[in-house]
Amino acid sequence: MPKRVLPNNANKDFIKNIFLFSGLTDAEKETLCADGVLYSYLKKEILYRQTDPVTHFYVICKGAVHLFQEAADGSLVTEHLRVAGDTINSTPAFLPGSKVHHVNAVAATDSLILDFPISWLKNAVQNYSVVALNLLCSLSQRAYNMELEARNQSRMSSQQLLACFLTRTCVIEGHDQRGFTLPYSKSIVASRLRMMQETLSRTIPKLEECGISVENKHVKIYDLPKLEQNLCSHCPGAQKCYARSTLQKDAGNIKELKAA
Amino acid sequence: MPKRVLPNNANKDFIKNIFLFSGLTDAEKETLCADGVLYSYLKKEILYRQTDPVTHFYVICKGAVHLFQEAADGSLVTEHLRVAGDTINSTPAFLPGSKVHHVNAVAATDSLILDFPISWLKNAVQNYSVVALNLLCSLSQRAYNMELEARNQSRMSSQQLLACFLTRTCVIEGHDQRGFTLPYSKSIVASRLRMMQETLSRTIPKLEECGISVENKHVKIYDLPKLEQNLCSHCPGAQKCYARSTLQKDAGNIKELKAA
DNA sequence: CGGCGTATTGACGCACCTCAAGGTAAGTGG
DNA sequence: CCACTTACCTTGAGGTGCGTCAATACGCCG
Repeated sequence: MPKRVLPNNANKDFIKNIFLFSGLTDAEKETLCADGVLYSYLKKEILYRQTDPVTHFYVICKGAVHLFQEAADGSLVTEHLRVAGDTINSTPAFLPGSKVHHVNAVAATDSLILDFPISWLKNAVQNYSVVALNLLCSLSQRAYNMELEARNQSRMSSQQLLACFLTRTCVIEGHDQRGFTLPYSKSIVASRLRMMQETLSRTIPKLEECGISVENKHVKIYDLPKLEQNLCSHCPGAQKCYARSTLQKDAGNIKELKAA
Repeated sequence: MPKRVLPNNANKDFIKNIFLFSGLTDAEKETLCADGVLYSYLKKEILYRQTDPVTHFYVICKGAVHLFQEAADGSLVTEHLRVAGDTINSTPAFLPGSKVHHVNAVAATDSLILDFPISWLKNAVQNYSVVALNLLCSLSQRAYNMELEARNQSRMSSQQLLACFLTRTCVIEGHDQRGFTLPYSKSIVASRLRMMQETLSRTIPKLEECGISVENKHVKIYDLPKLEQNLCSHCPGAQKCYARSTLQKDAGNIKELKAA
């Protein structure tokens, strides 16, 4: 079971920096957080299960959460990998009708998560228009990323998908590109990228062409020019140019790496 | 150029029934709509182009709009097909930074579209918390559909994708399942389903197995039990069950067809 | 050590993409 | 009304990336 974490100076900063609250005064933040409880989840601990009723809204302060569907035969399909700063259950909160989880949520790494009752979110949105705008902003961002992802999914090779995933992970989670440890198992990565584990295994050696090396869970991004170039090639025929255009965002990530 | 349509009794109903406004009084709706202008777009008329700055927020009252990316080599990739009731540009309105369209928007059929200045939306959300909730609801719905779509995309065969698309189109656009005319060109459909036109052509005859016939643009959904059965099979191996679970929504559409 | 979950490797097949060549429908100008 | 153009769609032959199935190897813990 997750352990409740008492507020202290160290974790108070998490609350102050939650994007949803940006633009509020510290006093307002504290009022809003009165209904929130901070929990520490160990890796593999369950937030909720598929078909459970939706009861909470979560803000990930540290760590990562794996959202996935489980089929009758036991096969798993990743829906999202949410990381620090992301929210969970912001969308079901606003949908009409029976609110039941359609995915499982499990801590992918040891995590610090702020839990609110699900009704809290709707109230916060109604009472603070800044919160409404912030939430709309993060949902818009998420929608944009999903569109990009959908395009990449259908136009890019497994190499490119993996290369993009690794560079994005490196940027988002603030790792050092010269060498960092991937916090997820390879099966999660494969599922996240909608490819088979076997395909992922076979893809990893090919990443050397892109200037990325992966050994066990240790990732090195050692040749950015090569990476940049390979992300935009390897697309057969007419799709080449298309893929390039969708890669603008990923190119942005590469730039971030360069700047660092 | 789109023609401005003057408010009259016929199109006043469109404004009253906009989902974004549900929960408001008629007077409030009219106040909000003061900044809106109703336009009639002919098929193929352009709402905006890729890389244009974002200037307007749109509500589709009638018809459909095709959102697509155009690559340097001229190849097109569909991002969305929005239909009556949908909004356009609700997400860019809340994103920070330079606001530039990353897709083209073109009327896919003759359409009636309500245009607002882009700043209008943010104001409406700030001034009316009901509008904020409504918008969050429709964005949540859209996010849910995109997740579903992403799953289907990677797990379903082209037959299933096409069958799902046709049944959904039939339901969403309120056609008669016994026979209706698809309002889109086949190239749009193919692009929407992220498959090649050739693949779509070859897939159409196979739809007879699912109880659907397509000739030119005329679609008949004539065997619902067969359809239901075929949507859940044809998935190789372990993915079978997975696909079934994602098909709940489509199964819902089939039920709607049955009820009609 | 043995058991278990995770990861790799190989052989094989198929669905879909690619390239290329008609074919059909709709609009245009004489 | 008929030639002509253009856009859209269909059909064929061939290639390939990735899924499938199955066997093996690795790392971890009791």
